[in-house]
Amino acid sequence: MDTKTFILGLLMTNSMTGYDIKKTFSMSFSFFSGLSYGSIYPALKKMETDKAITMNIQVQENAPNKKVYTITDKGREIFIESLKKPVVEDKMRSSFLSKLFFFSEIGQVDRIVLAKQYQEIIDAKEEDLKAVNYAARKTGDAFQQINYEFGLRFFNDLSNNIQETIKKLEEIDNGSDQ
Amino acid sequence: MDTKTFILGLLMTNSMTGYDIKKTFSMSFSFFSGLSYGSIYPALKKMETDKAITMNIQVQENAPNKKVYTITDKGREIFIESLKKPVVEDKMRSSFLSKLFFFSEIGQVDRIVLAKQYQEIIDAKEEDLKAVNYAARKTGDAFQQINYEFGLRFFNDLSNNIQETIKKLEEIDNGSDQ
DNA sequence: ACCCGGCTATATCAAATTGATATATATCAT
DNA sequence: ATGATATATATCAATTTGATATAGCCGGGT
Repeated sequence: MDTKTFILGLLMTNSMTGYDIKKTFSMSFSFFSGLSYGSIYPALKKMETDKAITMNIQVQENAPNKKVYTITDKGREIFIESLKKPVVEDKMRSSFLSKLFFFSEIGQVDRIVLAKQYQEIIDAKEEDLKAVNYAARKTGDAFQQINYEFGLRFFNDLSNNIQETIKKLEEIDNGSDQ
Repeated sequence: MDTKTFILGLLMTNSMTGYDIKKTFSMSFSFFSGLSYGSIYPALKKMETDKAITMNIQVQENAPNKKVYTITDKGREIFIESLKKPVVEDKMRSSFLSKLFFFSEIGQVDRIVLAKQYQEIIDAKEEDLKAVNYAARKTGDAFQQINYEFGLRFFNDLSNNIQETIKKLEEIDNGSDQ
């Protein structure tokens, strides 16, 4: 799913600013997607030109003015069409797995340090996910709940997987060190 | 791990062409990383200028000439330093999970179709991984074996996770359809 | 014998994306 | 009063993707 479709999805239920969209991404979606301002603002501009969304400025006294974006009927149609398009492969880029592939090049101590760093990162992300869901559960969307439960199992499995990997790394003798 | 480090890692054990590197990525690493020609060739050029690698042309009669890249001592140092740098968060972009989040917007039939598409994609990737490992097992690198076993568990867990999700999707009544 | 698709091998390019940075104000804790 | 964090916009160099171009080889089907 591309940037524009994702943003339209968010606007289906609430009008939002670019800032709101970024915040939503860093919180709820960080485990399966991610967007930065450099892609959000251009996408909003493009979609406004294409009449998929409209913008109105909300003047604020003690903060910068907001540009609130609202989805149009045309935008809703585009979103539904995009949502029905076939699922494509996940794209994933794992710093740890890339390193693991070349672990014969470093010593055992460094290997264990890196593996434990990865475990900490994963455990922290799992906690983040739980915290966000606890705050957002009141929306009561059944599919977002299923999505959350998918995420929980995902991180739980991943954590076990790393533990298993660390065990294997500890078993390997310190023979080929430099 | 960035593009250049990854390429250096591959060159640690074998001299390779850009084409070889791309092939290795689409096969062995596709599940946790990925590179395209548009990033491989510029990276090779840059690293040659920086004396991290050297290039020599291998003339071929019945195929285009090869540009074979070999890592230098400086390149090896750079690689080891990069490898020891801290692990950073995985970046992942899941088409299916993004869609799932908005499943209230489409009917049950479409939802199940998309979920089953995802399951097929994951199962196919698992088979690919098994096939590649079967072909590559002879290198005998213990850490690449651990990496492979991580991948196997990863896909197995993911497949179960999707099955569980499909079950939940089937249980949800067709109430909110359009 | 002939054609088509796929493989080997290079390379480039528009478009998208990242990650950093800039600007400006407010609030809150130390 | 200083520094950190939050609100809110936006841009930019550098990187990356995904597609396309070029060009000859090989193997399978008809």
